[in-house]
Amino acid sequence: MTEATPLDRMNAEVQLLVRDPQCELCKMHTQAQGKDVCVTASGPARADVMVVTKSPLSAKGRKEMLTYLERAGVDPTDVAFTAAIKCRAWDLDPGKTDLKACRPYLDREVEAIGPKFILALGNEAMFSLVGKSGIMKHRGVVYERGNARVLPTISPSMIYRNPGLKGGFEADLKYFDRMIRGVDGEEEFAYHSVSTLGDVRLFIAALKQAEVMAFDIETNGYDEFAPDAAIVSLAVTLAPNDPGAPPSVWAVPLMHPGSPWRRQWRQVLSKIQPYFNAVPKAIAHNGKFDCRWLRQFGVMRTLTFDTMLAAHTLDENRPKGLKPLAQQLLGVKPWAISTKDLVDTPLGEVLEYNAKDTFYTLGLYRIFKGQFGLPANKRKLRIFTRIMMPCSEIFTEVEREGVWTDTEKMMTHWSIAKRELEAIDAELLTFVPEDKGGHKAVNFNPSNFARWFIFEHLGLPVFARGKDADDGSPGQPSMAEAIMLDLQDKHPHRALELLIERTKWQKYDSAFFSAYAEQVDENDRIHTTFKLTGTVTGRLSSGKPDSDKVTSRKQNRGVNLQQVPRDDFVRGIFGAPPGSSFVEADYSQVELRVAAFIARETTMLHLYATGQDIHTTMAMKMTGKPADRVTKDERKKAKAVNFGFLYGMGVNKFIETAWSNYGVRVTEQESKAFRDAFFTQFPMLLRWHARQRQLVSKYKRVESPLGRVRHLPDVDSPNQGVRSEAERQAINSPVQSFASDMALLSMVRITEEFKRQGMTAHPIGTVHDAINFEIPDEELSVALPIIKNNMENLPLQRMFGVNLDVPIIADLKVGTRWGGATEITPEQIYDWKGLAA
DNA sequence: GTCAACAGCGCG
DNA sequence: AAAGCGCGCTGTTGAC
Repeated sequence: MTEATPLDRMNAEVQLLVRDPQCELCKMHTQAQGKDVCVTASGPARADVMVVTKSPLSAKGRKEMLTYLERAGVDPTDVAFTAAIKCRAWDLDPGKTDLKACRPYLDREVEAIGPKFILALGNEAMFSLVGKSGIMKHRGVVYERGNARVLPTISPSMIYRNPGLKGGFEADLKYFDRMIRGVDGEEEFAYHSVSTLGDVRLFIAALKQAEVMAFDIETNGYDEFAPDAAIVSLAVTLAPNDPGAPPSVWAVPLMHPGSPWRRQWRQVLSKIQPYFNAVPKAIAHNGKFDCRWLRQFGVMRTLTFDTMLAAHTLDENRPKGLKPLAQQLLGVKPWAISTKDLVDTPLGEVLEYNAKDTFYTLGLYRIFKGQFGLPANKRKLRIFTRIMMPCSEIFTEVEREGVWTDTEKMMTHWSIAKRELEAIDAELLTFVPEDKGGHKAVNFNPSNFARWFIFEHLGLPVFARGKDADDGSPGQPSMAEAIMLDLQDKHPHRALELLIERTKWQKYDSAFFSAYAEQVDENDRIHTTFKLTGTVTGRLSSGKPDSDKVTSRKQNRGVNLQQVPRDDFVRGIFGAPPGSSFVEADYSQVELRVAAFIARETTMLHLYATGQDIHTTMAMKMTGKPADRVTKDERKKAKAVNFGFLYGMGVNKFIETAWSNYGVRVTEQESKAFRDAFFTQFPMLLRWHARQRQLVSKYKRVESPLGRVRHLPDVDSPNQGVRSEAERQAINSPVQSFASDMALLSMVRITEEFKRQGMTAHPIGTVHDAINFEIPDEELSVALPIIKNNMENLPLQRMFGVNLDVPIIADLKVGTRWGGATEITPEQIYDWKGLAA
């Protein structure tokens, strides 16, 4: 032994058998030299346990991993290490081609070492070992590989990026240890199956006593409005009133082929209902889904605590599923159901699965309740109880109600879109030669054919390419609209013009009209799903129905009401049915106002205090024109300047966005001038940027004025680019969070007020800083002032201790259709006489 | 046929 | 060295 390099500790036997120091199979070898080429396994010659990583670990990395394993109970002397990629080359990112190139080495190593248990760390190791991709989905699921069992988990380096994952990682290792020791078999899980009338009586008696319950239902799909929609089973875990006693777990078979109640499931449900509804505290994981279904079948349960919303409020980066959370926080063995279709799964399995869900939900509830009790989490608790939980109730109804759609208009506009598309395609076809350039089919969507057509057949120059391929070859010529516009500008061609025009109609046809037409129900309503945990800033996301049951894209299309084109042609198909009005209430420039408040930007605060328009002010600076001569277009450009530079946009990026978003050519000098103008106008913003950078470097997190937290561990990244990204996020997050919470809170308060007054007016959704309502015409005179008042005068001081000293303005539009609504003046709002007046 | 990754584009 | 932020959906492609 001369020197102790990692190479020296390579398994000599395996090395001799497997290693090719001249290997050039993957791209990684180009940056590896000598002993870093084709690094084979290290550790004992034969071992029962093997750890596979993406790249060969250093001695330090192996030691760290052994510590993790030892902590989980694994004997560290029986562990061999190897990697999916054999060469050490830090700057190159291996792709699937590289992984495959290295796979034969890995196969031979596994054969030689003969492990019975393999821990696959990260997506790459998992891919090479079991051919699966998507580590967050497959982690914790055991795969057989010859004589070995493979447990994939996340790579420890992911924990560095996202500390919220640490718990799950450690739980996986503990489970790995149980696997090795052969004690990972089924544990007894006791629950009462409510299968006889006597059971029903016992269950009701238990419900009557209960103070706290966790519940969950299993359904036969994601769409409660489907004609065959049914609840397959209902489970409840009742917390004992005596704290020392174990919870009691109940599962009621409903519409399952094996259920004794399969023909009377609705009667059984309605018999249980009054007692189920009377339990004071009801906990569920993503209970919005369960409540929607229960309401569809007549059970009006309200939630008091949602563990998914709690998890997200406490840590926005954490996985939100019940299973990963239970694994991480309760250390439970993964539980799953064998098939996708619950009615094809034996009843016993369904009930046990359903029962476990509620049992672990109660476990999570106890943990989160404890965490919310900590003084450090006091502000998060307020967000949770005052915004998140009320929103869950509101969106339960919003999703059930849906948005009314003018189906006639929708069908007309859809056929117009299809006709436009056909006409464009027909003309484009005249430019295509007989042989189609050797391509099988003509396809004017961004495709290999379209690229051949533009760049080879028409011979137009390539201005930009997509990302380089895995093997380092240059990416495909870009067909992005901005590039096409640029091309059309310099090399005008009728075909190019048509292709550019086509993009819009293609999108309208496929992404919008066809999806809407498919989703609209017999009452002319489209139901969508709002995810309350869909973003890291607290904004909502909207789209597909949430379901872990239907994964196929075709069967699970969704309508995203937050990306409806701002174009009457599309937006105008949504609205209110006859007799009601569509009201859009928009927070005016709320992010800028909030940024001015947070940054204490005195000029900006003053502009708002005196009722001036910042975008127009910036347009005046940019054009040198007086306010009354600034055009709409110039104001729009100024808006881009304001938002871009506010959040740290650079000079080059501005040139790009000015062109691609606004069709304006800006020189580098002009861009610099705009940026300078912006920060000269609002000098405090730069100091605020600096402050946020300092804060995030110190605490690895930032907080919004209301207390929503964004964790940004990436500020410590060794990569400058990643670090800067985290810093920009630290600047943007508190602003976006605050603005979004204001919209949500105002929606909560407006809805409460509507309810207090016994009105039927209700929200139909939010679009980040706007709330849309459907309001019966006779309620407008009462509803409009409620909306405006609540949005502009939120009791932030009383509820959150925040004195927001910048004027907040809500603009209201009233009409029958979303696109065509008319903006109304405050005078009209407070003295409503109808639109005609 | 399914899956995952990517590009492109819709919204705030 | 280079740098707005936050999302979801569709189509294409290549791998299995």
